[in-house]
Amino acid sequence: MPELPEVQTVINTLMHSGLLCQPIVDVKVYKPKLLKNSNPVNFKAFLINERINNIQRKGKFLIFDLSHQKTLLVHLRMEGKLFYETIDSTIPTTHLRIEFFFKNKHVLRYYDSRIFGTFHIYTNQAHWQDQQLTKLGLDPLEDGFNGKYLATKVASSNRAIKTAILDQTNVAGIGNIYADEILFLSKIKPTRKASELSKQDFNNIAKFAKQILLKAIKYGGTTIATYKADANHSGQFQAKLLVHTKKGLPCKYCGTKIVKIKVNGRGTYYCPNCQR
DNA sequence: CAGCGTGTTGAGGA
DNA sequence: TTCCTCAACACGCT
Repeated sequence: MPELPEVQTVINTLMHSGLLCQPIVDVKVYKPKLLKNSNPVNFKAFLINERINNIQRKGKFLIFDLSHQKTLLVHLRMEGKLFYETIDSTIPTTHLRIEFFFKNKHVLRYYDSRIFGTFHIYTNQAHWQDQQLTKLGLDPLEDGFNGKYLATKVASSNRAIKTAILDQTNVAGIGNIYADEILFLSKIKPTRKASELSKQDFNNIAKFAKQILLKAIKYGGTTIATYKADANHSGQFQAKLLVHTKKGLPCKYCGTKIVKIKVNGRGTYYCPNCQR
């Protein structure tokens, strides 16, 4: 369920795993469809003997900085997962899509039941010129993300505020779960037109976006953290959700039943009393 | 069996 | 231009 906090959790986990600076000695691609600007042959040739020196994030994208000015850009989409494991660990091969083998007998495994993830490769830092990244709005944790920024992006839009903050060209990193949580804390009904919101509303959205995303990162995201131990689901943040998935349950603040509607085709939960 | 879904793109149309 | 809906991606789950 990778939104910004889950992607950051993946990065935090990998950065502390011992994978950094290990030479890649082999790559096996079981689902070539995942490779969007290469094929298994040149993808492998591109990666062999390179090292992952750093991992950055932009919105929900993972940016692997390799040696020789090369870059691997990964998007996990709905179901993508990355685990760094010992090479002889006995693991279920269901949904195993790509393996990166390292010199130290470890392997980075990519799992993706739906095969929606994307892998792009670049030389000479060319990824920064790719529209995928250039079109992204500010990420809520970046400098300059505040109510004023949000207002310049969406205050003239007649779209529902939820749709506006899910649009990655306005705000990078927010997904369906956190959009509901942010609007609940901001006391704004998800269907309100962005153009109807006040300066204070935008300030609140920006404030709570930062607050909730940081908190979710602290708790290791919603599903990633326990996956290794469990292969099941339910990360630590799952327990902290206030409205998302809470249909029919009482609002934590006023007791009114949470309702579920569709906004722009996405399941949307809100409190009809608190959120106006 | 039908419907849904944590993400995103692209087509087609108003 | 803007924004909406629908389909597609491919599969597990209810």
